[in-house]
Amino acid sequence: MNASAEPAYLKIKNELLNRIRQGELRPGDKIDHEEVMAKQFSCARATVHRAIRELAEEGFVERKRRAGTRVASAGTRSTRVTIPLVRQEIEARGASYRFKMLEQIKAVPTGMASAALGLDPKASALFLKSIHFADDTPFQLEERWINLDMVPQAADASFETINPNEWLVQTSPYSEAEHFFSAENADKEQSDLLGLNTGDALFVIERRTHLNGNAITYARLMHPGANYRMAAKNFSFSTKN
Amino acid sequence: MNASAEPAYLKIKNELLNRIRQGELRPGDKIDHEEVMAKQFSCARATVHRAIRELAEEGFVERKRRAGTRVASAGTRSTRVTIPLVRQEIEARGASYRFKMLEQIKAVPTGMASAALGLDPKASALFLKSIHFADDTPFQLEERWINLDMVPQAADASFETINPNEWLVQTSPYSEAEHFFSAENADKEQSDLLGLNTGDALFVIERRTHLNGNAITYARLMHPGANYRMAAKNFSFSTKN
DNA sequence: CAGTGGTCTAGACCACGCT
DNA sequence: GCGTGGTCTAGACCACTGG
Repeated sequence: MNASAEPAYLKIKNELLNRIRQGELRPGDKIDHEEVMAKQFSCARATVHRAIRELAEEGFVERKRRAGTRVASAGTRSTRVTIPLVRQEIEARGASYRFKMLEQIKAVPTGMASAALGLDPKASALFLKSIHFADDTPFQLEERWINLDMVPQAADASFETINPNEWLVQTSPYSEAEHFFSAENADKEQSDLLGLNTGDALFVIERRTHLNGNAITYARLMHPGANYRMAAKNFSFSTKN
Repeated sequence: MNASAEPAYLKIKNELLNRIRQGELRPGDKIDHEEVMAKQFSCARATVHRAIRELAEEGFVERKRRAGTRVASAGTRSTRVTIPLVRQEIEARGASYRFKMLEQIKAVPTGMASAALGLDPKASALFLKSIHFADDTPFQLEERWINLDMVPQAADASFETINPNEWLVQTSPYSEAEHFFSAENADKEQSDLLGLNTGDALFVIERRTHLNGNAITYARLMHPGANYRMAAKNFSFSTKN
């Protein structure tokens, strides 16, 4: 808690954050240039730069070359979420992990999956359905499409001992990932597999990965809503990290 | 797409990312020290530092002083999500925003709210219930507790023209925010207010903010699952930002 | 075209925490 | 203790873009 223990770039960051929060700096206001602030805080421009860059990454300010830095429209908070591997998540709860493949076929994707993969409408891909257990209680139902153009080895892969996600992580690099979170009501099949009642809320994570613009995989990870909660902590200031 | 246009720190980052993804560097492996890598890449240590720092922030590697930098256990992806203000979210959809206060009373919090606020079990707080509309269609049901010890002005505030969240953002700074995402089935009251059927899936965002260890507010933001989807994009490499 | 942010260098000192 | 990462400086050049 020693004041001098706090790095200079955090002091600057917090100082600006306070001014923004207390309304001294309002959305749309321009803040001082890096060079000016460096003089104000008696430090190097690089130090100021880091402070403001982090504020920009966190959505508090918007930067444009030549135009300067402005306070972003209020209230847009961004936070970091971690999407863990099922196995790790289950083992972290002190349960034993087990999974079971339910389906593994080549098929032509339809609807959401088709759109997500962005393949030729007639092209087929690998479809995998599996369920993940925590101590023999269903924890996650996984439906996954894999683009065989990008990952041809998947066609002959066996998912006896390693689950599709972990196999994919080890096999195929990706350049871009998208995640979507949503809530749905379980249909008959989903609820049967997850040991729920039809209509029970599901917490759904969708993941889509690409490599250089080509889809690698699209997955839907469905969890019983009753025992799933995704957490995100965000220290806005006065802390490291 | 010009290769030379890519900053050096990103080249280093992507190079390491590729090695990790292709299994050349496996979880637990130690990677070269900053100084060594600076020589390998013929650049300053600060440049290497930035590359590795970002990898650490994104969860790909773990750093410890003296012990060095190691590849994190595979697959732990972290991504940034933005939690927008309701009003902005609704207006971004091209709809007009309107909200209505349903309840505004001083009461003793119970259950989750009590735990979240961490107040004296007998202490009362301000409870607010409101609903937010997109073009007269219910979009979000909000239940919020405000700690009056920290924000005494809330007791006399009127939420006729400004909604509780926006009022709070303008009024009270905070140092720490936590968010939780989950899926629940709507009960009778919730479904009536949101224009749904009982049992329909809700996408719930819980937000808790603190200032120096003292709770400011705890809010539950409930959305009809059928038309709510929270998105997170994450460019792992080969892109800026 | 000129001002702003974005990146980079070649040093330096310090704090932490393995060994 | 000592090696590692964490931070910082005082410069520099460049890229973008708004005026």
